[in-house]
Amino acid sequence: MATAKPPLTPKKQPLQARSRATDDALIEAAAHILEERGLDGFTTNAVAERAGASIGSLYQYFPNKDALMAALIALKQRELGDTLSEAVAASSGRSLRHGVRHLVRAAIDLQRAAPRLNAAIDYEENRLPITAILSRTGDDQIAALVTFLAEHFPAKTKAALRTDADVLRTIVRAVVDHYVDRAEPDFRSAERQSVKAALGYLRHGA
Amino acid sequence: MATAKPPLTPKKQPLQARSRATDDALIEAAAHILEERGLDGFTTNAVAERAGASIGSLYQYFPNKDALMAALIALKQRELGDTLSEAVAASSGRSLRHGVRHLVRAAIDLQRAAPRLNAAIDYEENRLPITAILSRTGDDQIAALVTFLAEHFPAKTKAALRTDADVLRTIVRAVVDHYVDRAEPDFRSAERQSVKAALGYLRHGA
DNA sequence: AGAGTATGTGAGCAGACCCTCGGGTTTTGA
DNA sequence: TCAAAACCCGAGGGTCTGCTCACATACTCT
Repeated sequence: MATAKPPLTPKKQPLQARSRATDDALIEAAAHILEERGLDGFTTNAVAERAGASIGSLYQYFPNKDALMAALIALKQRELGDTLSEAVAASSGRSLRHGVRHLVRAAIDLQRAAPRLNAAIDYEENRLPITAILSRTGDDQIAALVTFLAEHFPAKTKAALRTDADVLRTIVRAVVDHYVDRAEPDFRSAERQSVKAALGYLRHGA
Repeated sequence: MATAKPPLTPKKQPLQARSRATDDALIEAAAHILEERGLDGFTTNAVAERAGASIGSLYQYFPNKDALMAALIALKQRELGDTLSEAVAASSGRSLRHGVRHLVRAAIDLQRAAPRLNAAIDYEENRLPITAILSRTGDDQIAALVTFLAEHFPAKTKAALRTDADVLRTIVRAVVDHYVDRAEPDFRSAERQSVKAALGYLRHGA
């Protein structure tokens, strides 16, 4: 019988300023190690060293390695949500094509910045029991896109918009990743194909 | 200086019938373990045991663990190419929508059959230095889709068709995975959204 | 039949990893 | 100022994993 594993939530809330710094440094280091060495090189000792902390400190904030991974995923998902919200806000009053291009560029920038980290997160998201976290941050991302779409498709119901947003997010993510990972000389084709795919989906069946 | 790692190609070609059986059983076991336990539980000892072979036998056919993974990926990519070719052949003379739906259903079936295996392959494809294998099998898959698209877009150049096929493959894969992984009660929404996305892309900008 | 080759075996080694634990250092607050 | 609380440290225990190697068995061919 497997003894119940500790939860994936942080073990201790940082109270003093220095401990919050340690906590942040650990998560930042985790992201860095994953980008640099992939899931294989992602060891707790490597993360602690990179963070300038000891392995003991790491385990004061995270009950186990998966909890660290979960915290990193939650952070990155929140950041993605914020990025989308900004892009949507900046596109208010502009054309659908303009907004989509703006969103696509944001996605390309994120993927260029950390392709291996994103790939690792994609895999780990499905392995870890963090559906609660994901549905919350995922909802934020979808909400941002719904705001964007509502401006251009005022006749659609909220539910229809949510579905569209969900598929839009999936399509853009996939096409962007596919073209950016190929390390093409420039990223114009990534942008062009992503925009084409997104607009095709949104305008079709309208 | 990292000592040169052995290549990812098989170590020994099976000559007798029994050895070919062992080889097949090992790759089949690898797929089974990955689907059942994910990348974490994918150990060489587990694979050998599941295959009914000894760990020593495994290392007679594969120089290391990555080579086994590479062989599995190559097999699954070939199978995907074959599946696509069949779907394309079966859709000859029918409408674009009909063909796309056929392709989407094939993709859904594959993802339903082994979602965790596919996720693991997605990650490992990028980690292993197997671009040669992938570009070959990838070309086969694209070629099948180009055949399909050429029938419906006779005016397009070969290069344009290849791009379309590439993006089509990416879109369908992503949307299918996204909806199938959610384990919706049925898979009608997966089919509907995938078809919509694919047709939207193909018809837009024509 | 029997020598030579191909294939199969599994105990166990070397190394890596997660995580604990006993103890030290810094900060807080009265 | 000084005790309590918060925080930090890192050697190493226990466990697991990839892989080797010395040997056994099955097959082939003359």
